[in-house]
Order: sequence, then structure tokens, then C-alpha cells
Amino acid sequence: MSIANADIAAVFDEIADLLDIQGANAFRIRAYRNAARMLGGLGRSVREMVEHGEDLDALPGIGPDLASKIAEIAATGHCALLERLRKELPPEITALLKIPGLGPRRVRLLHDELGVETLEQLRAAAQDGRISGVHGFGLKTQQRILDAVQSRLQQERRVKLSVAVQVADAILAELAGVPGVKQAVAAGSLRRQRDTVGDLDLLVTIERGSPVMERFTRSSQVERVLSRGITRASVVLRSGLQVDLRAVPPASFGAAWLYFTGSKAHTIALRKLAQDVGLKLNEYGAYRGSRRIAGDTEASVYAALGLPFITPELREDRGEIEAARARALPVLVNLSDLRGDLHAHTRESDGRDSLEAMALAARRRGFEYLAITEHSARLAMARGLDAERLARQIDDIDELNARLEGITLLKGIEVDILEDGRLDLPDTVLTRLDLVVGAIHHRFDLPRERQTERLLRAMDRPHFSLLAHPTGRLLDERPACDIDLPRVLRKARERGCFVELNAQPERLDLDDPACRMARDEGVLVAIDSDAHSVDDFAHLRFGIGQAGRGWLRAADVLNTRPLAELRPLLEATMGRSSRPASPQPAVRADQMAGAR
DNA sequence: GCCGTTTTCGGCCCGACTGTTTTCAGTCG
Repeated sequence: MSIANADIAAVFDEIADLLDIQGANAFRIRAYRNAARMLGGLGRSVREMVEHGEDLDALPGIGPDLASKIAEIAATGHCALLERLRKELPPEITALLKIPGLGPRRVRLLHDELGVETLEQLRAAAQDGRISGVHGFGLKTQQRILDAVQSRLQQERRVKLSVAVQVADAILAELAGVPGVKQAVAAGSLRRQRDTVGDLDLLVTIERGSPVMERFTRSSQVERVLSRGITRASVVLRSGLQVDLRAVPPASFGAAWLYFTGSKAHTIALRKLAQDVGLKLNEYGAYRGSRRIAGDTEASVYAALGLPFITPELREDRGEIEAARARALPVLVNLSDLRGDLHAHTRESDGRDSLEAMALAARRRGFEYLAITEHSARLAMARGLDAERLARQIDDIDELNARLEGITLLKGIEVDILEDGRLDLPDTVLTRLDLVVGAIHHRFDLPRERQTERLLRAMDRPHFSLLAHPTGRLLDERPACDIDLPRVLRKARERGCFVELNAQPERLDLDDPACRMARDEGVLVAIDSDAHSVDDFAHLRFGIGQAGRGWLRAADVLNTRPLAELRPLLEATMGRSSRPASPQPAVRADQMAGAR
């Protein structure tokens, strides 16, 4: 049993919820929440820190008490405090906090007065009209709870970033045309490039008297209006997506954009910093006394706090403020740094376009190289290639490379990693390639130890360049495989191979904390489109956003290298240089002979 | 429960909106 940071974070979050409902000290609760968030974004395994006897007190927000609780959970998988709290309150009650309009005090009240412990009981109480009888609750609140619990039970979900961007762009275009609107921009998790977005946060600057709130709440896409004031309105679209719009005067644009972009944790940290230097920071500006000294741009607010501009992707309170103070912010990789793409398909397997069309599209993007990596035979559904078809494609690519100028196609394969860690094609054909991209496409459900071993064995094969979409997650569809990522990354470093950040909007795999972990481990990350058509190179923008959230600089990314620098790195992974392919082969000779 | 060039106790971000209150608590972001 191996405890991941996320497991410990989940324990702390649940403790915070239960303490909150019990009415415990708000700052004690905050300490648990802060610790959970810190662990979620931490690039190293605290379990390993415990095993190595490292000092957990050194982690931000972790004191002696939380350090001992982390050690307890890492060692036993349990937390005595949580078990005790679960005896005092039914654990399912924390689900009620997810209902908009229900906070800890009201959940407690409903529990004490009506015995409500679950979402089902909440729905029943609302339907029977019992909730409006409780002091402090009225008919409107009761109806709101009923609506919310019903949509909750039907699983309202976060939308993928790519979808949110489209919706936001459409609404912003509409708002920009309303009289009195000066600027209309996206904020919130969308601007921070989170992989999924729970609701849209939009910001406009307006002249006094602009009808923007009225126009917004009456837009044809709006299904219902949750609230509407002078500076703020919330609506739910027909699609179910919630959109919050804020309006401020132009002089406050920067302070408001900063505040509404968040994250909440980043904002709180900035406000504390403001206090430290005798300022007050709110969404209208930075104030010394009653005098506004900054606020028209974000940079002006950061400057007032003595900080350089911090790019939105980094605003998670994961060390960016400390880095900014030390003038040590990373210069993040951007789209124009990419010199090529190492994962793409053609219609030879499950892609839509021809080899030549893909090559020309890559050249139009300004790429120097494109790796063609079809599926292998096991993935019959995708018309995966066997050794014979792959050999033919290798010849086709050689012929095309001889003919085309300004783009080089690299010969690759997205070979299936079988359940036992063998690869789905024989070494005799793999050895003819420029790179071997390995990926899991079945048996996502193996237990952690076996899944991890599967990957480690695959990486030990004589030809293995890049682990594609390492966790196999599909946002909102399939959870990440249970793998020991720190171990996989260590292996990649020892082996000299690479990991992928797959830029498909439904994958974005590795995620941002994992990217940062790879960076800290010194493993280069390939940001790949996994293109199945000439249009799919557009996915790369989402990969770049995710990479930025993972603090990746151009130097941390494999495919920012020009071809001349990339080739020797790939050659080494294919066992064709002085670099040892594997210091300690984990696959025995008889297993290797069994590889198809 | 954490934290400290205002330190080991007394702080801990700040404002808008809603509903049910008759002056404000609770919730949200």
C-alpha cells in the first residue's frame, strides 16, 4: 500500500469539512485546507520524505501537529482524528457542503433540526417542505436547495478547458458590443489554464450606466439567473455551465483582473503581503490608507507589492510568490518554442489525413520535424500496424523525406505496452525507427504495484524513447491509472528516456503537478499534439498551458530542441550511442524472446 | 493549527449578494 500526496490531501480536506460543520475554530480548519492544497501541488512524494526521515515541518503550512499526522497516514493509511470525527458526524454529510447555498452552519442546522445526513435525505426534506420550517430558511432557499441537489444527483460536472474557451469567447464577443463596455476578458481557472473549468469567470470594465448586467442576464444562452447586482451577476447557461460576470471601472481593471483570476490561495497570499507593507488590496486597487496607489494594470499591483508580474498559469500559491520575491520566476515555455511534434497519426492507422498532408501541415506551423507514430497491431480498433505494415511505412517516410524540403518526418510508432510490460512489436522492426513511443491502451485497472512494474519493464526494453500519456486519464471519463509516478520518473532519468505531456484537451496527461515533478527529477517532457488530423496541432496550446502550470521552461521540454540536438537524444534511447540503454535490465532474455 | 525584520501570543483577506433579518448572518468567490 503506497500513500500518494493526494490521499493525504483528501484526508485533510475531509477533516476540514467535518470540523467546519462542527463549528471548530475557523483558522484551524484553514490550516487543514491549506495543507491539503499544498500537498496537491507538491512536486515530491511526502511518503518518501517520511521514509527518508526528511523534516516535514519545512513544508509551508506544516507544523508539528500536521507533520505527525502526515507521518501517521503515510505509515498506517489511517488518521485517528478523522476516524474520531467520522464517529461524531456521519461522513456522507460532507457531500452536503457541495450544494451551493449550503455552508457549514446550515448543514449543521439541518442535521440537528431535521436529522439530514445525506443528499437523498436533503432532497426528501426539501420536497416535504420541512426545510422552510427551520429558522433562517425560507421558501426560496428550500427551492434552491431542491434544484441544486437534483442536478447534483444527476452529476453536474466540470467542463474541459477547450470547451470553456469556446463558450467564453462567444460571450465575451457579445459583451464587448454592449454600450459602455471598455474591456471584456476571461478570468478564473480558464485564464490560469486549468485542465477543467467549473464555472466561467468573466470581467468587464464599464462606464457608469452601462446596461451590461441586464444584457448579460438576458442573453439567449441563459437558462436562469442566480443573482444580479450592479457589479456582479451569476447565470446558468442552457448547457449547465455557470457564468459569473463582474464589472468594475477602468481604473480598477488590473486589480479586478488579478483578483478574479485567482487562484483564491494566490489572492489571499497577495493580500497578506499587502498588509505586511502597509497596504490594503481589494478588487478595486492597492490602497495606502484611502488613497489608491495601483490598480489599472495587474503589473501595477504586483509592483506596489514589490513583485514582478506573475503569469496566470503560476498563480496557485505553489511557491510562485516566493520565487517572484527572489526574482527567480521561471521563464515558461511558450508555443513558439516548439520545434516539432513527436506524436502524430495518419490514416494508415486511425488518423484522418495522409502522411504528406500531415507533413505539410507541420511545415506550415513552422515545425522542423514531425514524428509519425501509428498505433501497433494490438489496437485493432485503430487499425494498428504490424511489423510488415510498419516496415512499409518506414519506406514511405524515407521516400517522402527525400522529396520534401523544410520538414523532416521522424519514423516512430506508438507501440502498445502489453500487460506484462513487453512491447507489441519485435525489436527487429523497432530498431529501424528513429524513436519508440510506448503507451498503455488497455488494462488501466491494474493495482499500483503491477501497473508501475509494467511501465518500468517497458522502459527497460532496448528501444524505448518516450512514455506517452503516462497515466491514461481521460478527463471526466476515465481516472488516471494508479502508478507510482516518482518511481517511473526516476526510472526515466536513469534510462535516459522521456515522458509526454499529451496535449489532447481530454487528456492533458501528464497533469501540472506531474510536469513539475518531472522537471524536478530532471526528466525532459515532450509536449505532443497526438494529432489525428492536420487540425489537431491546435491542441498544442492547451499542452503549453498545462506545461506552464507545471513550471516547465523551454529547456525542460524535449521538442524545443532543434533536430540536430534532438537526434542524439533519441539515438541514445534506441541503444545506438555510448549511453547505456539500461544499467539493470529487468526483463529476462526469455521474456524478451517472447515479445511479438 | 500555523507563524514570526511589528515573534512565542495574538493574529490569521476582503467585499458583494441573498434571504430573511428589521440590522445582519451566511455564503461565495
